[in-house]
Amino acid sequence: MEPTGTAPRRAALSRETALRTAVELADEAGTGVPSMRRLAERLGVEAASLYHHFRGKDVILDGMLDLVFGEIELPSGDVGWRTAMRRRAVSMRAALARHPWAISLMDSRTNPGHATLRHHDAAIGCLRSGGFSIAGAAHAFSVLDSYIYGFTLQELSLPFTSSDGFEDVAGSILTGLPREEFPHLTEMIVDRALKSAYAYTEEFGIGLDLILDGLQRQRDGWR
Amino acid sequence: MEPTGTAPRRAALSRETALRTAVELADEAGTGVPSMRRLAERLGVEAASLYHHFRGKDVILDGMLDLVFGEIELPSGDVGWRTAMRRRAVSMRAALARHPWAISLMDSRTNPGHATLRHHDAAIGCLRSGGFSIAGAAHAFSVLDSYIYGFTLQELSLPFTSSDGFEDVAGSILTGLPREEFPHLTEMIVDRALKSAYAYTEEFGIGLDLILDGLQRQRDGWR
DNA sequence: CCTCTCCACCTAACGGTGTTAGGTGGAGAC
DNA sequence: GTCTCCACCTAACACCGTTAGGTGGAGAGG
Repeated sequence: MEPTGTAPRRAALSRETALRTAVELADEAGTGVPSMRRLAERLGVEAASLYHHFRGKDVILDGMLDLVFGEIELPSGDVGWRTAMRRRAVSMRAALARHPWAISLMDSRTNPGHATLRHHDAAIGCLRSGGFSIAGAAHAFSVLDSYIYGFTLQELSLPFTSSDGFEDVAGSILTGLPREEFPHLTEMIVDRALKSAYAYTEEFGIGLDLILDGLQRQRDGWR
Repeated sequence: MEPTGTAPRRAALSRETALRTAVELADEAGTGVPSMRRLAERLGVEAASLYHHFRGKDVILDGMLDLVFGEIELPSGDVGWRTAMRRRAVSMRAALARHPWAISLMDSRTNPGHATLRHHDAAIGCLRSGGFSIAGAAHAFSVLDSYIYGFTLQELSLPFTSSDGFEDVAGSILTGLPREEFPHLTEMIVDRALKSAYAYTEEFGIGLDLILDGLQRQRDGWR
Protein backbone atom coordinates (compact mmCIF):
# COMPACT_ATOMS: atom_id res chain seq x y z
CA MET A 1 0.00 0.00 0.00
CA GLU A 2 1.15 3.48 -0.77
CA PRO A 3 1.07 5.51 2.44
CA THR A 4 -0.40 8.82 1.25
CA GLY A 5 -1.78 8.27 -2.22
CA THR A 6 1.53 9.28 -3.78
CA ALA A 7 2.26 7.57 -7.03
CA PRO A 8 4.56 4.57 -6.75
CA ARG A 9 8.10 5.84 -6.96
CA ARG A 10 9.26 5.57 -10.53
CA ALA A 11 12.56 3.81 -10.98
CA ALA A 12 15.35 6.22 -11.86
CA LEU A 13 15.50 6.44 -15.63
CA SER A 14 18.54 4.98 -17.28
CA ARG A 15 20.39 6.01 -20.44
CA GLU A 16 19.26 2.75 -22.00
CA THR A 17 15.52 3.25 -21.54
CA ALA A 18 15.74 6.95 -22.36
CA LEU A 19 17.40 6.16 -25.70
CA ARG A 20 14.90 3.45 -26.54
CA THR A 21 12.05 5.82 -25.75
CA ALA A 22 13.64 8.48 -27.94
CA VAL A 23 13.79 6.07 -30.89
CA GLU A 24 10.21 4.96 -30.27
CA LEU A 25 9.08 8.58 -30.20
CA ALA A 26 10.99 9.44 -33.36
CA ASP A 27 9.37 6.53 -35.18
CA GLU A 28 5.86 7.75 -34.48
CA ALA A 29 4.54 9.12 -37.72
CA GLY A 30 5.84 12.37 -39.02
CA THR A 31 7.28 13.85 -35.87
CA GLY A 32 10.95 13.13 -36.46
CA VAL A 33 13.52 13.41 -33.69
CA PRO A 34 11.74 14.50 -30.49
CA SER A 35 12.59 17.68 -28.61
CA MET A 36 14.09 17.42 -25.15
CA ARG A 37 10.78 18.53 -23.64
CA ARG A 38 8.80 15.92 -25.57
CA LEU A 39 11.20 13.14 -24.69
CA ALA A 40 11.16 14.18 -21.04
CA GLU A 41 7.37 14.28 -21.00
CA ARG A 42 7.15 10.73 -22.33
CA LEU A 43 9.57 9.65 -19.64
CA GLY A 44 7.48 11.34 -16.95
CA VAL A 45 10.16 13.88 -16.20
CA GLU A 46 11.13 17.51 -16.89
CA ALA A 47 13.46 18.44 -19.75
CA ALA A 48 16.28 19.68 -17.54
CA SER A 49 16.49 16.32 -15.80
CA LEU A 50 17.78 14.72 -18.96
CA TYR A 51 21.00 16.67 -18.56
CA HIS A 52 21.84 14.59 -15.51
CA HIS A 53 22.11 11.59 -17.82
CA PHE A 54 23.34 13.09 -21.12
CA ARG A 55 25.82 15.91 -21.59
CA GLY A 56 23.70 17.39 -24.36
CA LYS A 57 21.33 16.47 -27.15
CA ASP A 58 24.20 15.42 -29.42
CA VAL A 59 24.93 12.50 -27.13
CA ILE A 60 21.31 11.39 -27.37
CA LEU A 61 21.40 11.56 -31.17
CA ASP A 62 24.60 9.50 -31.22
CA GLY A 63 22.95 6.92 -29.02
CA MET A 64 19.81 6.77 -31.12
CA LEU A 65 21.82 6.19 -34.29
CA ASP A 66 23.80 3.46 -32.60
CA LEU A 67 20.58 1.68 -31.66
CA VAL A 68 19.60 1.68 -35.34
CA PHE A 69 22.96 0.23 -36.35
CA GLY A 70 22.44 -2.43 -33.73
CA GLU A 71 19.40 -3.64 -35.68
CA ILE A 72 21.41 -4.36 -38.82
CA GLU A 73 22.13 -8.02 -39.47
CA LEU A 74 25.84 -8.72 -39.15
CA PRO A 75 27.36 -10.59 -42.11
CA SER A 76 27.74 -14.24 -41.18
CA GLY A 77 30.75 -16.31 -42.12
CA ASP A 78 28.73 -19.37 -43.09
CA VAL A 79 27.89 -18.13 -46.55
CA GLY A 80 30.16 -16.56 -49.15
CA TRP A 81 31.13 -12.90 -48.97
CA ARG A 82 28.73 -11.98 -51.74
CA THR A 83 25.68 -13.49 -50.10
CA ALA A 84 26.68 -12.13 -46.72
CA MET A 85 27.21 -8.61 -48.03
CA ARG A 86 23.96 -8.73 -49.95
CA ARG A 87 22.02 -9.71 -46.86
CA ARG A 88 23.72 -6.99 -44.87
CA ALA A 89 22.78 -4.41 -47.50
CA VAL A 90 19.14 -5.46 -47.55
CA SER A 91 18.99 -5.47 -43.76
CA MET A 92 20.61 -2.06 -43.62
CA ARG A 93 18.16 -0.51 -46.03
CA ALA A 94 15.31 -2.03 -44.05
CA ALA A 95 16.62 -0.56 -40.80
CA LEU A 96 17.08 2.89 -42.31
CA ALA A 97 13.59 2.73 -43.82
CA ARG A 98 12.13 1.66 -40.46
CA HIS A 99 13.68 4.74 -38.87
CA PRO A 100 13.46 7.45 -41.52
CA TRP A 101 14.95 10.08 -39.20
CA ALA A 102 18.22 8.13 -38.97
CA ILE A 103 19.51 8.98 -42.43
CA SER A 104 19.08 12.68 -41.76
CA LEU A 105 21.14 12.33 -38.60
CA MET A 106 24.00 10.63 -40.37
CA ASP A 107 25.59 13.75 -41.74
CA SER A 108 25.79 15.48 -38.39
CA ARG A 109 26.93 12.61 -36.16
CA THR A 110 30.63 11.98 -36.04
CA ASN A 111 31.07 9.79 -32.96
CA PRO A 112 30.24 6.19 -33.87
CA GLY A 113 28.90 4.04 -31.06
CA HIS A 114 29.75 0.50 -30.11
CA ALA A 115 27.19 -1.21 -32.34
CA THR A 116 28.30 0.92 -35.27
CA LEU A 117 31.94 -0.03 -34.81
CA ARG A 118 31.06 -3.71 -34.46
CA HIS A 119 29.03 -3.51 -37.63
CA HIS A 120 31.84 -1.91 -39.63
CA ASP A 121 34.36 -4.37 -38.28
CA ALA A 122 32.22 -7.35 -39.20
CA ALA A 123 31.64 -6.09 -42.73
CA ILE A 124 35.32 -5.45 -43.37
CA GLY A 125 36.20 -8.80 -41.82
CA CYS A 126 33.74 -10.54 -44.10
CA LEU A 127 35.32 -8.97 -47.17
CA ARG A 128 38.86 -9.75 -45.99
CA SER A 129 38.13 -13.41 -45.44
CA GLY A 130 36.33 -13.43 -48.77
CA GLY A 131 39.65 -12.78 -50.45
CA PHE A 132 39.74 -8.99 -50.69
CA SER A 133 43.00 -7.17 -50.02
CA ILE A 134 42.89 -4.33 -47.52
CA ALA A 135 42.64 -1.79 -50.31
CA GLY A 136 40.04 -3.91 -52.06
CA ALA A 137 37.93 -4.20 -48.93
CA ALA A 138 38.12 -0.44 -48.49
CA HIS A 139 36.93 0.11 -52.05
CA ALA A 140 34.16 -2.45 -51.71
CA PHE A 141 32.98 -1.02 -48.41
CA SER A 142 32.99 2.49 -49.84
CA VAL A 143 30.91 1.69 -52.93
CA LEU A 144 28.43 -0.49 -51.12
CA ASP A 145 27.74 1.85 -48.23
CA SER A 146 27.60 4.88 -50.50
CA TYR A 147 24.99 3.12 -52.59
CA ILE A 148 22.94 2.01 -49.61
CA TYR A 149 22.94 5.44 -47.97
CA GLY A 150 22.25 7.26 -51.20
CA PHE A 151 19.47 4.95 -52.28
CA THR A 152 17.73 5.24 -48.93
CA LEU A 153 18.17 9.00 -48.96
CA GLN A 154 16.43 9.27 -52.33
CA GLU A 155 13.78 6.77 -51.40
CA LEU A 156 12.82 8.63 -48.25
CA SER A 157 12.56 11.99 -49.96
CA LEU A 158 9.85 10.71 -52.26
CA PRO A 159 6.40 12.12 -51.60
CA PHE A 160 4.78 8.73 -51.09
CA THR A 161 5.47 5.84 -48.77
CA SER A 162 4.32 2.61 -50.31
CA SER A 163 3.87 1.38 -53.85
CA ASP A 164 0.19 2.19 -53.85
CA GLY A 165 -0.53 5.77 -54.69
CA PHE A 166 2.36 6.01 -57.09
CA GLU A 167 0.12 6.53 -60.07
CA ASP A 168 -1.74 9.34 -58.36
CA VAL A 169 1.46 11.07 -57.38
CA ALA A 170 2.94 10.61 -60.82
CA GLY A 171 -0.20 12.16 -62.24
CA SER A 172 -0.07 15.16 -59.95
CA ILE A 173 3.60 15.69 -60.74
CA LEU A 174 2.87 15.61 -64.43
CA THR A 175 0.15 18.19 -63.97
CA GLY A 176 1.86 21.51 -64.30
CA LEU A 177 5.08 20.04 -65.63
CA PRO A 178 6.03 21.63 -68.96
CA ARG A 179 6.23 18.43 -70.99
CA GLU A 180 7.89 19.93 -74.01
CA GLU A 181 10.64 21.36 -71.85
CA PHE A 182 11.38 18.12 -70.03
CA PRO A 183 10.53 15.43 -72.57
CA HIS A 184 12.71 12.66 -71.17
CA LEU A 185 11.57 13.22 -67.62
CA THR A 186 7.94 13.11 -68.74
CA GLU A 187 8.53 9.97 -70.74
CA MET A 188 10.08 8.23 -67.78
CA ILE A 189 7.41 9.21 -65.28
CA VAL A 190 4.66 8.08 -67.61
CA ASP A 191 6.37 4.80 -68.39
CA ARG A 192 7.19 3.92 -64.79
CA ALA A 193 3.75 4.90 -63.55
CA LEU A 194 1.83 2.96 -66.17
CA LYS A 195 3.81 -0.18 -65.68
CA SER A 196 3.16 0.18 -61.98
CA ALA A 197 5.95 -2.31 -61.57
CA TYR A 198 8.19 0.24 -60.09
CA ALA A 199 8.74 -1.34 -56.75
CA TYR A 200 11.58 0.34 -54.95
CA THR A 201 12.72 -2.89 -53.40
CA GLU A 202 13.31 -4.34 -56.84
CA GLU A 203 15.15 -1.22 -57.95
CA PHE A 204 17.41 -1.46 -54.91
CA GLY A 205 18.30 -5.02 -55.82
CA ILE A 206 19.14 -4.16 -59.40
CA GLY A 207 21.74 -1.56 -58.47
CA LEU A 208 23.02 -3.71 -55.64
CA ASP A 209 23.63 -6.70 -57.87
CA LEU A 210 25.30 -4.54 -60.48
CA ILE A 211 27.76 -3.35 -57.85
CA LEU A 212 28.29 -6.84 -56.44
CA ASP A 213 29.01 -8.10 -59.96
CA GLY A 214 31.62 -5.41 -60.35
CA LEU A 215 33.19 -6.24 -57.01
CA GLN A 216 33.39 -9.92 -57.87
CA ARG A 217 35.14 -9.08 -61.11
CA GLN A 218 37.56 -6.63 -59.55
CA ARG A 219 38.28 -8.56 -56.39
CA ASP A 220 41.61 -10.05 -57.36
CA GLY A 221 42.69 -7.00 -59.29
CA TRP A 222 42.89 -4.83 -56.18
CA ARG A 223 46.27 -5.18 -54.53
CA MET B 1 22.89 64.61 -52.24
CA GLU B 2 20.69 62.84 -49.75
CA PRO B 3 18.31 65.34 -48.22
CA THR B 4 18.54 64.50 -44.51
CA GLY B 5 21.38 62.04 -44.10
CA THR B 6 19.03 59.12 -44.71
CA ALA B 7 20.68 56.14 -46.37
CA PRO B 8 20.11 55.89 -50.10
CA ARG B 9 16.90 54.00 -50.66
CA ARG B 10 17.71 50.33 -51.05
CA ALA B 11 16.20 48.61 -54.04
CA ALA B 12 13.39 46.28 -53.06
CA LEU B 13 14.93 42.87 -52.45
CA SER B 14 14.05 40.18 -54.90
CA ARG B 15 13.64 36.43 -54.42
CA GLU B 16 16.67 35.97 -56.60
CA THR B 17 19.10 38.06 -54.56
CA ALA B 18 17.66 36.81 -51.28
CA LEU B 19 18.30 33.20 -52.31
CA ARG B 20 21.81 33.95 -53.52
CA THR B 21 22.56 35.68 -50.24
CA ALA B 22 21.19 32.71 -48.33
CA VAL B 23 23.50 30.33 -50.18
CA GLU B 24 26.45 32.65 -49.65
CA LEU B 25 25.66 32.82 -45.92
CA ALA B 26 25.29 29.06 -45.66
CA ASP B 27 28.66 28.54 -47.29
CA GLU B 28 30.49 30.66 -44.73
CA ALA B 29 32.40 28.27 -42.55
CA GLY B 30 30.55 26.11 -40.13
CA THR B 31 27.34 28.02 -39.80
CA GLY B 32 25.11 25.89 -42.00
CA VAL B 33 21.74 27.13 -43.22
CA PRO B 34 21.15 30.65 -41.84
CA SER B 35 18.21 31.55 -39.62
CA MET B 36 15.57 33.92 -40.91
CA ARG B 37 16.91 36.66 -38.66
CA ARG B 38 20.49 36.19 -39.86
CA LEU B 39 19.47 36.17 -43.50
CA ALA B 40 17.33 39.25 -42.99
CA GLU B 41 20.17 41.05 -41.23
CA ARG B 42 22.54 40.40 -44.12
CA LEU B 43 19.92 41.75 -46.48
CA GLY B 44 19.52 44.88 -44.35
CA VAL B 45 15.96 44.00 -43.39
CA GLU B 46 13.93 42.54 -40.52
CA ALA B 47 13.06 38.84 -40.38
CA ALA B 48 9.33 39.30 -40.82
CA SER B 49 9.85 41.13 -44.09
CA LEU B 50 11.06 37.92 -45.71
CA TYR B 51 7.54 36.53 -45.45
CA HIS B 52 6.36 39.05 -48.04
CA HIS B 53 8.59 37.27 -50.56
CA PHE B 54 8.53 33.64 -49.37
CA ARG B 55 5.59 31.74 -47.91
CA GLY B 56 7.85 30.12 -45.33
CA LYS B 57 11.36 28.89 -44.74
CA ASP B 58 10.69 25.70 -46.70
CA VAL B 59 10.37 27.71 -49.88
CA ILE B 60 13.75 29.30 -49.21
CA LEU B 61 15.36 25.91 -48.66
CA ASP B 62 13.86 24.62 -51.92
CA GLY B 63 15.24 27.64 -53.72
CA MET B 64 18.70 27.25 -52.21
CA LEU B 65 18.87 23.61 -53.24
CA ASP B 66 17.80 24.50 -56.75
CA LEU B 67 20.63 27.02 -56.99
CA VAL B 68 23.07 24.25 -56.12
CA PHE B 69 21.62 21.98 -58.81
CA GLY B 70 22.00 24.85 -61.23
CA GLU B 71 25.76 24.68 -60.70
CA ILE B 72 26.01 21.07 -61.89
CA GLU B 73 27.40 20.59 -65.37
CA LEU B 74 24.72 19.26 -67.71
CA PRO B 75 25.76 16.18 -69.69
CA SER B 76 26.69 17.25 -73.21
CA GLY B 77 25.75 15.28 -76.28
CA ASP B 78 29.10 15.70 -77.98
CA VAL B 79 30.78 12.89 -76.08
CA GLY B 80 29.53 9.37 -75.40
CA TRP B 81 27.04 8.67 -72.64
CA ARG B 82 29.74 7.22 -70.41
CA THR B 83 32.00 10.24 -70.57
CA ALA B 84 29.09 12.60 -70.21
CA MET B 85 27.69 10.79 -67.17
CA ARG B 86 31.13 10.60 -65.59
CA ARG B 87 31.63 14.33 -65.96
CA ARG B 88 28.20 14.97 -64.56
CA ALA B 89 28.95 12.81 -61.52
CA VAL B 90 32.24 14.54 -60.80
CA SER B 91 30.63 17.93 -61.21
CA MET B 92 27.78 16.93 -58.93
CA ARG B 93 30.07 15.74 -56.17
CA ALA B 94 32.03 18.97 -56.47
CA ALA B 95 28.87 21.06 -56.15
CA LEU B 96 27.69 19.11 -53.11
CA ALA B 97 31.12 19.42 -51.51
CA ARG B 98 31.17 23.16 -52.20
CA HIS B 99 27.87 23.51 -50.35
CA PRO B 100 28.04 20.95 -47.53
CA TRP B 101 24.66 22.00 -46.14
CA ALA B 102 22.93 20.93 -49.35
CA ILE B 103 23.13 17.19 -48.77
CA SER B 104 21.50 17.54 -45.38
CA LEU B 105 18.63 19.42 -47.00
CA MET B 106 18.00 16.73 -49.59
CA ASP B 107 15.99 14.43 -47.38
CA SER B 108 13.53 17.10 -46.33
CA ARG B 109 12.94 18.86 -49.66
CA THR B 110 10.33 17.34 -51.88
CA ASN B 111 9.55 20.11 -54.37
CA PRO B 112 12.22 20.12 -57.07
CA GLY B 113 12.93 23.48 -58.70
CA HIS B 114 13.42 24.34 -62.33
CA ALA B 115 17.18 23.76 -62.45
CA THR B 116 16.73 20.41 -60.72
CA LEU B 117 14.15 19.26 -63.25
CA ARG B 118 16.31 20.40 -66.15
CA HIS B 119 19.24 18.52 -64.70
CA HIS B 120 17.26 15.30 -64.32
CA ASP B 121 15.82 15.62 -67.79
CA ALA B 122 19.23 16.15 -69.36
CA ALA B 123 20.71 13.16 -67.56
CA ILE B 124 17.91 10.83 -68.60
CA GLY B 125 18.04 12.19 -72.14
CA CYS B 126 21.76 11.50 -72.31
CA LEU B 127 21.24 7.89 -71.28
CA ARG B 128 18.36 7.41 -73.69
CA SER B 129 20.29 8.66 -76.69
CA GLY B 130 23.21 6.55 -75.49
CA GLY B 131 21.14 3.48 -76.23
CA PHE B 132 19.46 2.77 -72.88
CA SER B 133 15.84 1.67 -72.80
CA ILE B 134 13.49 3.59 -70.55
CA ALA B 135 13.82 0.96 -67.85
CA GLY B 136 17.57 0.83 -68.35
CA ALA B 137 17.88 4.59 -68.04
CA ALA B 138 15.84 4.46 -64.83
CA HIS B 139 18.12 1.81 -63.40
CA ALA B 140 21.26 3.66 -64.45
CA PHE B 141 20.01 6.94 -63.04
CA SER B 142 19.07 5.27 -59.78
CA VAL B 143 22.44 3.59 -59.17
CA LEU B 144 24.50 6.56 -60.20
CA ASP B 145 22.66 9.15 -58.15
CA SER B 146 22.43 6.88 -55.15
CA TYR B 147 26.18 6.40 -55.27
CA ILE B 148 26.90 10.11 -55.68
CA TYR B 149 24.60 11.15 -52.84
CA GLY B 150 25.77 8.40 -50.53
CA PHE B 151 29.44 8.98 -51.19
CA THR B 152 29.11 12.69 -50.55
CA LEU B 153 27.10 12.03 -47.42
CA GLN B 154 29.81 9.81 -45.99
CA GLU B 155 32.56 12.13 -47.11
CA LEU B 156 31.05 15.14 -45.39
CA SER B 157 30.46 13.36 -42.11
CA LEU B 158 34.15 12.67 -41.73
CA PRO B 159 35.87 14.65 -38.97
CA PHE B 160 38.43 16.22 -41.32
CA THR B 161 38.13 18.28 -44.45
CA SER B 162 41.21 17.83 -46.61
CA SER B 163 43.72 15.03 -47.13
CA ASP B 164 46.18 16.55 -44.68
CA GLY B 165 45.45 15.74 -41.11
CA PHE B 166 44.22 12.28 -41.91
CA GLU B 167 47.06 10.60 -40.06
CA ASP B 168 46.40 12.61 -36.92
CA VAL B 169 42.72 11.83 -36.97
CA ALA B 170 43.34 8.17 -37.64
CA GLY B 171 45.71 8.15 -34.67
CA SER B 172 43.20 9.77 -32.36
CA ILE B 173 40.50 7.36 -33.48
CA LEU B 174 42.75 4.42 -32.77
CA THR B 175 43.47 5.76 -29.32
CA GLY B 176 40.81 4.29 -27.12
CA LEU B 177 39.60 1.82 -29.71
CA PRO B 178 39.67 -1.73 -28.37
CA ARG B 179 41.86 -3.24 -31.07
CA GLU B 180 41.28 -6.84 -30.15
CA GLU B 181 37.52 -6.33 -30.39
CA PHE B 182 37.63 -4.65 -33.80
CA PRO B 183 40.66 -6.20 -35.48
CA HIS B 184 39.64 -5.61 -39.09
CA LEU B 185 38.65 -2.02 -38.48
CA THR B 186 41.98 -1.37 -36.79
CA GLU B 187 43.86 -3.03 -39.59
CA MET B 188 42.15 -0.92 -42.20
CA ILE B 189 42.61 2.37 -40.40
CA VAL B 190 46.29 1.69 -39.87
CA ASP B 191 46.82 0.62 -43.46
CA ARG B 192 44.98 3.53 -45.02
CA ALA B 193 46.59 6.06 -42.72
CA LEU B 194 50.14 4.84 -43.26
CA LYS B 195 49.85 4.78 -47.00
CA SER B 196 48.52 8.30 -46.82
CA ALA B 197 47.35 7.73 -50.36
CA TYR B 198 43.76 7.72 -49.29
CA ALA B 199 42.54 10.60 -51.37
CA TYR B 200 38.81 10.71 -51.37
CA THR B 201 38.67 11.96 -54.90
CA GLU B 202 40.43 8.82 -56.06
CA GLU B 203 38.11 6.64 -54.03
CA PHE B 204 35.12 8.33 -55.60
CA GLY B 205 36.46 7.55 -59.06
CA ILE B 206 37.04 3.88 -58.26
CA GLY B 207 33.46 3.24 -57.26
CA LEU B 208 32.15 5.41 -60.06
CA ASP B 209 34.07 3.50 -62.72
CA LEU B 210 32.97 0.19 -61.26
CA ILE B 211 29.36 1.26 -61.64
CA LEU B 212 29.90 2.68 -65.12
CA ASP B 213 31.52 -0.62 -66.17
CA GLY B 214 28.48 -2.46 -64.91
CA LEU B 215 26.12 -0.13 -66.75
CA GLN B 216 28.02 -0.55 -70.00
CA ARG B 217 27.79 -4.31 -69.66
CA GLN B 218 24.11 -4.32 -68.77
CA ARG B 219 22.99 -1.63 -71.15
CA ASP B 220 21.56 -3.82 -73.88
CA GLY B 221 20.22 -6.40 -71.45
CA TRP B 222 17.66 -4.01 -69.99
CA ARG B 223 14.48 -4.03 -72.00
C1' DC C 1 14.56 6.91 16.26
C1' DC C 2 16.95 11.00 14.66
C1' DT C 3 20.07 13.32 11.64
C1' DC C 4 23.04 13.93 7.85
C1' DT C 5 24.34 13.37 3.06
C1' DC C 6 23.58 12.93 -1.49
C1' DC C 7 21.61 13.22 -5.82
C1' DA C 8 17.73 12.65 -9.01
C1' DC C 9 14.62 15.60 -9.92
C1' DC C 10 12.42 20.29 -10.03
C1' DT C 11 11.44 25.51 -11.13
C1' DA C 12 12.83 29.47 -13.52
C1' DA C 13 15.10 31.68 -16.73
C1' DC C 14 18.34 32.67 -20.80
C1' DG C 15 18.83 33.59 -25.80
C1' DG C 16 17.71 31.55 -29.86
C1' DT C 17 14.23 29.70 -33.54
C1' DG C 18 10.10 30.10 -37.23
C1' DT C 19 5.94 32.57 -37.74
C1' DT C 20 1.86 35.86 -37.43
C1' DA C 21 -0.94 40.17 -36.73
C1' DG C 22 -1.23 44.62 -37.36
C1' DG C 23 0.82 49.30 -37.93
C1' DT C 24 3.64 52.94 -40.70
C1' DG C 25 5.56 55.65 -44.06
C1' DG C 26 7.02 56.88 -48.47
C1' DA C 27 6.73 56.40 -53.62
C1' DG C 28 3.80 56.60 -57.55
C1' DA C 29 -0.91 57.44 -59.62
C1' DC C 30 -4.56 60.44 -60.43
C1' DG D 1 -2.44 67.86 -53.37
C1' DT D 2 -4.46 63.79 -52.17
C1' DC D 3 -5.08 58.80 -52.29
C1' DT D 4 -3.63 54.14 -52.65
C1' DC D 5 -0.76 50.62 -52.14
C1' DC D 6 2.63 47.72 -50.40
C1' DA D 7 7.34 46.88 -48.77
C1' DC D 8 8.84 47.23 -44.66
C1' DC D 9 8.48 47.62 -39.52
C1' DT D 10 7.39 46.51 -34.31
C1' DA D 11 5.65 43.30 -31.15
C1' DA D 12 4.42 39.19 -29.78
C1' DC D 13 3.57 33.98 -29.88
C1' DA D 14 5.03 29.22 -28.85
C1' DC D 15 8.71 26.43 -29.16
C1' DC D 16 13.69 25.03 -28.95
C1' DG D 17 18.36 23.54 -26.29
C1' DT D 18 20.62 24.68 -22.22
C1' DT D 19 22.06 26.38 -17.47
C1' DA D 20 21.83 27.81 -12.46
C1' DG D 21 20.27 26.89 -8.38
C1' DG D 22 16.75 24.96 -5.20
C1' DT D 23 14.08 20.82 -3.02
C1' DG D 24 12.74 16.64 -1.20
C1' DG D 25 13.03 11.99 -0.20
C1' DA D 26 15.80 7.60 0.18
C1' DG D 27 19.60 5.46 2.48
C1' DA D 28 23.54 5.52 5.81
C1' DG D 29 25.48 6.20 10.39
C1' DG D 30 24.82 6.81 14.99
